[in-house]
Amino acid sequence: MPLSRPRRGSDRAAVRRGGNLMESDALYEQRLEKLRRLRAAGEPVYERAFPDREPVQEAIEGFAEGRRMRLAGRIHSIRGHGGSAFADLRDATGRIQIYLRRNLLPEGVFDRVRDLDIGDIVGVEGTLFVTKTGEKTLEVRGLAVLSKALREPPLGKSKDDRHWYALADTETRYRRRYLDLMANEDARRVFLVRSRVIRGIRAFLDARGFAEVETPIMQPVPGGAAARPFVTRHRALHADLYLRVAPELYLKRLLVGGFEKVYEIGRNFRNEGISTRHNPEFTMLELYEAYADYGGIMRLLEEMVSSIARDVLGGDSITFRGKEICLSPPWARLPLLQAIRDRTGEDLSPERGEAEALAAAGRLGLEIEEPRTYAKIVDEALKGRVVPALLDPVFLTEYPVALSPLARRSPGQPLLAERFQAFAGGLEIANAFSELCDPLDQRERFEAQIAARRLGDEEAHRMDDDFIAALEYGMPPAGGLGVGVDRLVMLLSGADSIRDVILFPQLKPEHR
RNA sequence: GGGGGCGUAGCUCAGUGGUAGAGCAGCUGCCUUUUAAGCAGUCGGUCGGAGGUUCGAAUCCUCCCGCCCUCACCA
Repeated sequence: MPLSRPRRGSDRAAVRRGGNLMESDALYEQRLEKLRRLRAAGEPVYERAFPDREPVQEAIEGFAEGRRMRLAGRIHSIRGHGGSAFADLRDATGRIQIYLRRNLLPEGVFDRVRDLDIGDIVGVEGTLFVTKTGEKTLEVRGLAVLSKALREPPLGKSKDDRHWYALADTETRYRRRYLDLMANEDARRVFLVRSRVIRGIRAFLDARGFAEVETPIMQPVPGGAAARPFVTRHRALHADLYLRVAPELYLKRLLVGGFEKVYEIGRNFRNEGISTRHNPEFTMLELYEAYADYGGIMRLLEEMVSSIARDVLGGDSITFRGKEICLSPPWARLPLLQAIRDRTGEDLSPERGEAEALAAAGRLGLEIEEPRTYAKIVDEALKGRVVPALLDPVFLTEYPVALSPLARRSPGQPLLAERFQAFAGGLEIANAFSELCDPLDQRERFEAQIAARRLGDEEAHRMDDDFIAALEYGMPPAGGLGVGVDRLVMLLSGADSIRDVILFPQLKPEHR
């Protein structure tokens, strides 16, 4: 609703619908009037491109007194001095000061400077010089007002690293990310880190012979993770389809087909709660390597993360939430049940049985929803008591099979699976296992999941007959990995919330 | 859903019972090397909403709305 134009009418009351998202009528009208004046003076606002401009960064780094340059960007501040004015111009590469002087501009052009506002987008041409206070500045000889900002952007003032009046309201920052990006240097930095991380993942895997593939986002049977799916309806097919909760079962079909190293980076969708670590749609890297196992995947992951950290941050040591974390390999390895024993003193080994686990859960004061299965108890103990303490990167290994319906059993320990999850900074960033390639065992695991579903576990897996059929044609042994890319970016950028690393995070629909 | 916090001018915020403030932004002047430009003047708020207590409410009480955090949920 606040996307509509502010109401006309009363010029004394700010339009309050939409709260701080709305400019007052008076400010809007003033800017409209300036637009009219600019157009009347022959300025074709909104109507032309500004080709052949150079990046602002080039003006700063390639500075030479008297160098002629064409620059374009948004005006972030303007300081008028009667017959002259200074303004700060910013483009994607940096900020530079421009100097506008009546007798240096073509006849009549300086009059348009008074109709410039913070937020306007201009193209300028002129020569570089240094002011008497030592600042590199463009002396403008030609000015083009390209776009007028009719609303005042929330650009604070700043000097050095101190800032005034910046946009702070979290709701506005998330709903109108463009304002956040305009106003907050740190927001821009985080999304650049994100871009580099994803590029780094691709470069790392491509260099190791992995093929990037794309598998269905709309799936007839959602699988590969325990999560509630979003449902949608395909009209022509007269069928329900599900937005994928994971690409896993399709990627494994590719192993059956003969691909040996594949990965996919893409969006998964889970119809579950939203928190600082969860967004309904999130980006996952999944990869599979035939003939490998979870040990090989551990080495791949620790190497990938530390090398990306070096590329993006220039080192593999990071400060996350005030703690120093070293990402250089090798990362610690710790069996899950031992980690739980270390933190809680309780032994949740599967052979001790569900009743014993339930008793332990009671002693630990864990609140567990029905059905209170062994798998859930272990999971609760892990998430509640162990994960938050895992700051330095660590692989927790050997998960109960009951928690891991797609993972291969450990040799000699049939109730445990060759699985690990990687944690750092208190965040779960990856999940991996030696993939189960035994179609008979897989069918039994699915049947156990279906039994759990019948008991009310809506997140349990469904039967996927076609996937079983694929396994029956023979899938090579393989190691598989899933990485929460958003969380990895959180870790590497120091973000406190997943919403700070997703450009347009899911929020409650705006209404009023 | 439980618990906590917040909501005052376009922005950032003061103001805890006496009738609404500052800086910045805006507007009007002056100012041709400023940079949180400066100087002078000026506009702007049903203090999230409704009800209540009170001689008097931004302030106290109740309910509601919105957002954030946290717990639960999310292998």
